Amino acid sequence: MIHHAKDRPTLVDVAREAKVSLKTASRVLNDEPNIAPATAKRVRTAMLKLSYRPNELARGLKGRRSATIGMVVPNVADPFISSAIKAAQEIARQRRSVLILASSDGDESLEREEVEILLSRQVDGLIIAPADGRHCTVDSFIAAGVPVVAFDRPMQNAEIDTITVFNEAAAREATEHLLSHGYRRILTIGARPELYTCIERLAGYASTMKRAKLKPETLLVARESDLTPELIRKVLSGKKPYEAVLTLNGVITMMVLQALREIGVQVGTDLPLVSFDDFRLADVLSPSLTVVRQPAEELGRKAAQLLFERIQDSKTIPPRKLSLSTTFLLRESCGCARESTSITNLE
Amino acid sequence: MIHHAKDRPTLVDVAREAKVSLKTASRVLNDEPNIAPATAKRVRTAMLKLSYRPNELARGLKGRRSATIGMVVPNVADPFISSAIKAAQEIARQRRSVLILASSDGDESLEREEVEILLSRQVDGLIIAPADGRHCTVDSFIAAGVPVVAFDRPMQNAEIDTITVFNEAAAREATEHLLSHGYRRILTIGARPELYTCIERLAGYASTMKRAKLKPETLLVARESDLTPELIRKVLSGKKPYEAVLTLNGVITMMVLQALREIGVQVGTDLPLVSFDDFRLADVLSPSLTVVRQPAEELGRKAAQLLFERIQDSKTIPPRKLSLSTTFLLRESCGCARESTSITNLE
DNA sequence: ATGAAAGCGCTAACAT
DNA sequence: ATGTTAGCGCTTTCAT
Repeated sequence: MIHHAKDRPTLVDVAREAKVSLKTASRVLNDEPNIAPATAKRVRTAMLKLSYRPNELARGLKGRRSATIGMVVPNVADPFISSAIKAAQEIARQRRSVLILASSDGDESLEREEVEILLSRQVDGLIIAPADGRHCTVDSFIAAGVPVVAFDRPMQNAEIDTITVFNEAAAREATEHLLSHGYRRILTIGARPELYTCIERLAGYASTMKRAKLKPETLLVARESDLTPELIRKVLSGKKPYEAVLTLNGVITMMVLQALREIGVQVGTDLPLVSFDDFRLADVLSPSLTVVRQPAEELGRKAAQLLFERIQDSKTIPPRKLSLSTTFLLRESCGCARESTSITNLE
Repeated sequence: MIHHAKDRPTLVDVAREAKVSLKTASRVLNDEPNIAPATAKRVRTAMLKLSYRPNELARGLKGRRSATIGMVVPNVADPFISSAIKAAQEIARQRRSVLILASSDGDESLEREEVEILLSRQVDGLIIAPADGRHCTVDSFIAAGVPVVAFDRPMQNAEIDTITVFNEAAAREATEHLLSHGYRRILTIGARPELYTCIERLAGYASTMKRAKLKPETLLVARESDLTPELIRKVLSGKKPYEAVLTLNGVITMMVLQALREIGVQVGTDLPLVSFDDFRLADVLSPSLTVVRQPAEELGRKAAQLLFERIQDSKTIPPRKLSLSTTFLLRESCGCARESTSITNLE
């Protein structure tokens, strides 16, 4: 089954139509110098007339660049991720490249596979949000000298550009705010404690608590799905009740909110809460949710920008580690009265 | 700046290593028949030894298939869309293809551009969620004989596979439910009335109202952003107050919810509401939101499946028009008491 | 300023 | 069962 109509005009057809050589046509196509304006015009006219479209596969084959970048993420449908994808795609477009999207589904071996596939597609570069991050899954890219940028989480043992948010500072800020309300027994709920983001956020929380001479208390589960309503009920109904909760990501927030409703605990009044990750309905909830917003789009944009810089200028620059600030969206669930304010952490 | 290390082994290297001809190596690579098991094994060993990876660009160039599909959507970050992308990507992976993701940003001319770019990448097929849908933007694909499937909205004047949801039935079901509560003055709020989805949903609402001998009443704006709190306040504070509201998409729901809160109208009690599109926090809101859920993932999966069928078997099948059922998620905002139930419309 | 010829890495006839 | 010979559509030496 041949789909690509064989009759699509090639550069040879254009050259013939314009009565020039193949190379001249190629020169015009690539805006190379040293071409007579009149000739260039003839070629362009021919291109238009034949409605010529260069075959990018053929261009890529010749070695230079495929004008393609790859992006591997754990979950395409995650709002944080999809916002980043959107931004990265826009940058790619500006740079006249296309974006091949792949999903690791949070699985490291799948991630490895996708990475290999992308490499065999000759992508010019790769943006990766590591499924795990404790092992390097991009050795083949590094070996091939194709740029990679890690995004949201760093990748161990890889000398690559990395862009994250200030997770620790964000957790510190959230914790400090909760402390400023006078809460002492603050519980932090997290999942997948091996993950970089979890570790960092936990560290920000714990150090802040210790500085206030308070005991950090955490509920950590292996996977988000382990966070059953029963478990939450059990933990929250200990003898000394917690005075506030900090949830370490959006999925957890969802599950906690769900569980709290089931057991009849009113968020904000009965139990103040601050969440990592913003939601579309977060400020329509009652109480509205005080959250740490991550700059998803900017993260994606920046990742793509770093990548393209690296693609143009491979060796010269040493690996860069960038972090972006989160935004603390002060709403009601932390115990504050309704009146929207937002504070950006400045680290 | 050459990135693709020129020293990546090629099939020629593999052939040499295995002491066979290029073609034999190619045969093994493609699992073609008529090859001695011993030879095949030698070749595979050589591949492993050299850690050979086929160059997909070169394979694609030769004409057959690029093992690439394209997907053009209005907004990558839209939860409905990103869920569909996720599913489509998974199917592509199963079919050993990759997914190039492009965004039209809701703009028809940008959509045309992206479509052209994809064609020049020799994609084997295209999934498109038309930005507008009133004009065909995929003529070049049709001319080239490359399969296209329209997704979420049909594309005018294009004889292509199309997959949508039962918009009209969904709106009818929502309206009927509102009527069953005894509400008579039901306002429907929509945007971009030229869009297929809006037209269909409006039709479902209007016909249901008429069948009940009631007057359909609508607030329709050109773009979602025109839906200011002032406008909503003005419309809702007419002399004869509305008894319920139906919002025609998620963005509108957000804006209405926001506006309602600003003007102090309590959703559900003061003003019952049913929304198109589900939200992550919809059932944690109080009242929780009764919504029409669209099967986003299934839509994406089905679109990809249709596309791959078409890729394998281009001409034989006539264009197919598929629709999937929505799910009416009965929660509280319609005026129902809390007790989760869900009903699927069966059309 | 323009052109001829040689591939990029692979698959596809057509041998043998 | 295996090999030889041509290209795919483009870019790139190296001429002129």
